[in-house]
Amino acid sequence: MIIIIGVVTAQPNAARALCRSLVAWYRRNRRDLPWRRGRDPYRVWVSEIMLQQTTVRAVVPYFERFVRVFPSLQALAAARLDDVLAEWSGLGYYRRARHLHEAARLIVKQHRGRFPRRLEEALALPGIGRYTAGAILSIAYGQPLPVVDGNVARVLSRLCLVRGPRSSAREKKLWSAAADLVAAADVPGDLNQALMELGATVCAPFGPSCPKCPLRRACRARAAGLQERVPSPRRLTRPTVAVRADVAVVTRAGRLLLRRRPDQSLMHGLWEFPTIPSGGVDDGLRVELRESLATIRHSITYRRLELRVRPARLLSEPPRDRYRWVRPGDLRRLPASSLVRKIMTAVGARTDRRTGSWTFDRPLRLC
DNA sequence: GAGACGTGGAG
DNA sequence: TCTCCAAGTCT
Repeated sequence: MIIIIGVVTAQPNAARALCRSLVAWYRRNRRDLPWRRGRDPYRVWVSEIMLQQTTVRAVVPYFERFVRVFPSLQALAAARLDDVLAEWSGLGYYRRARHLHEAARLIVKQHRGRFPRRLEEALALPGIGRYTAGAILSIAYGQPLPVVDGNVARVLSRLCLVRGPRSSAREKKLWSAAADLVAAADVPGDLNQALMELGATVCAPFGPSCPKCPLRRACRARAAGLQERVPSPRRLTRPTVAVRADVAVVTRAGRLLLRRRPDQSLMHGLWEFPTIPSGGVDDGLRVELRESLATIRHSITYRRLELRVRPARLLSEPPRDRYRWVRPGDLRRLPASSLVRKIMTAVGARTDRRTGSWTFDRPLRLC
């Protein structure tokens, strides 16, 4: 039994032993993920940004496509923002893609195209906070910097029995514990990944598999029988709001009419099918009405967004700066939210899983 | 420090 | 159906 005091341990040898068993477990049990092949800082960086608040399962295909289209930091910096957003389409939190692109250009300008090694320089880049900086610098460069994400927070809360609701004091303890551990590791990047992997696969939020855990003998929560109750659940999320929107699918010569979302709106700059107010005109999509759009607000899941897709015809030509006609096959080259994919599916289009390109089995004749 | 920011899957 | 979440950052 290792005595855990305060943060991790007052005994450096015990901390080293803990690290060794954890990393050994990691090397035996880690999942084979595309960003774990090699330590290219660029690939580590892209993966860390994509994985923010996003499941591994969702990220894998996006990561593979993204690094195929933008194989290097230089390629990313040279790309147009719209092309970067297009590869991000459907992943959500599009600000991440904007930040990633902006940071790539800054790195080319200020760091000769190499991801910076100094913590302060990494933190100065847009989209990179304390967690992401620590992850990249430890995994790619082997620096002994701590990381605390949702997984690590859960593991350390249990290991060190850090109780209570989210607070700055609790955060401080967790970061301190993570720092103690990574300082005792032979390979900091592996230790950090081991903590995350453990949280993702063994030290689960509900029903942790304690018998499989390499830290089970040191875990204070388990010793106290509190592993199910630590950490305390986060506060209730905001209730969702049901929104109804009618979507106009306008076609001409086999092309679809898309509209670019305005600045300062959710998902600004992304392309979508025009929406029209529920109960709006039935005789076609009037250009005069296009400003009166249903707003898709955050915390509304699309399951609760009732979509009524209907054919519409244009009574006048829409302005070119914000509308365009797109061939279904070219849709994937435009930045669009997941809503576009849902609507395409609703009108009978199919997507090639690998290329992301859309086709219609039958000619598209909606109006 | 609370709230904004997307999405799809699990239970 | 509904709630909660999954490798956070920025304001």
